[in-house]
Amino acid sequence: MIRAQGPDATMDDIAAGASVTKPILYRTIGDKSALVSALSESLIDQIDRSVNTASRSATDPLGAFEAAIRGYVVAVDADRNLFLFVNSAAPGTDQFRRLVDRSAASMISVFSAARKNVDLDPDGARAWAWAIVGALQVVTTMWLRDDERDLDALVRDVSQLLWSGLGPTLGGRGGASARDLTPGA
Amino acid sequence: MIRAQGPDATMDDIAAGASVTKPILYRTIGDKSALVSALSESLIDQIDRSVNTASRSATDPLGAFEAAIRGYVVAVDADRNLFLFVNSAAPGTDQFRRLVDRSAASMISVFSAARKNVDLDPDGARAWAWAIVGALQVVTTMWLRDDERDLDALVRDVSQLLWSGLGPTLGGRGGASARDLTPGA
DNA sequence: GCTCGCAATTTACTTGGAGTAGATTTTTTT
DNA sequence: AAAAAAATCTACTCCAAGTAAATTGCGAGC
Repeated sequence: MIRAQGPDATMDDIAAGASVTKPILYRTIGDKSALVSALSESLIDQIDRSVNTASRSATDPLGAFEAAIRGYVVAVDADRNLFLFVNSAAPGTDQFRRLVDRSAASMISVFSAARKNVDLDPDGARAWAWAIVGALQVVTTMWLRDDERDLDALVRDVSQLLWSGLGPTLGGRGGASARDLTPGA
Repeated sequence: MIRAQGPDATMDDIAAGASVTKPILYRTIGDKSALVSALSESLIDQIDRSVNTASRSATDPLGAFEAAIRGYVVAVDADRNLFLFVNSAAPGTDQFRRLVDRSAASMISVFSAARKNVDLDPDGARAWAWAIVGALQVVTTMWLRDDERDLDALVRDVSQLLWSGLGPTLGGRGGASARDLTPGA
């Protein structure tokens, strides 16, 4: 029902869509944040599957990474209303924190292990995972609203940023300096 | 008033805080989203100043970049209630889009120019800026809630990710493969 | 110096969505 | 077949955003 109705679906709508009255809906699922929580798990599973399937076919690490990013975007795009509904929590709320934690969980273990291999503090994996969750969330949200720029270009650009960083572009002699960076809120 | 009361400040609270009644508040500022919009501009200015001041003292590009990231986090930390209030828009709303656009604006021109210098399509600058806005927003939000882990570690980790990317860590032989990545929503 | 009319302000309302209590129906048990 | 127990539905409360209508205060005319 949410898939049809979009992120503005109200609890009455959802109850009606399920041919059920509100108290029953509430007895079944708890409250709205529990519903969002449950749906976010399901969406994350879906994304995981898409990501894993996509990256499995690649041969080199970078290719796999790019495929993973593409898998994420494709999965979200295929279920955009669910994505928007699940992302209806504002940053700063508990619900947001839980969502980010859940999304980051599997990345954290990967990064943690990888960082150990190159003698980096494994604790930094949390920040990395958060950053990537945020980057993907915002990029995808903005892209969805801009209604369908080129998906391939998006995937390429984001992959490049996350894989190689800004250094190769900004660090080069003669280029713009990082001092001009003015990231906002 | 918002600074004291936090992101849950209601319009009644704000009006009361300003020793004014609600209709006056509304006649003055329009509506809540206009208030958020105005405050976001002011916060972004504040962050810009902090970022620029910080990065100006660095000598090499990477140092400047790290200083910029630190400037961002420090500015947000110094005004965390305003940050949370301004970030009370859920992803997917128009308000969120405007905020991201505003935050990304100054980065886009820098990246666009830098990308031209290294023969990359300048259009990709938008995606890069979005990604960085998202990464910083989420990282900082999560960090604020976790109440004061080590700021230096956070800045180091995030800078490294955005500057050098995951490649050096994940790409190395014997390390974990990107195929294990399962980013969530 | 008083009153009438206009402008600013304030109180008290409407709206809309989340969540729930109490009336009602249905089912089960004796 | 009747009464009790369980499920369901109607109709409510609550809270925050936003607004309309009542009120107060203030300046111009007599």
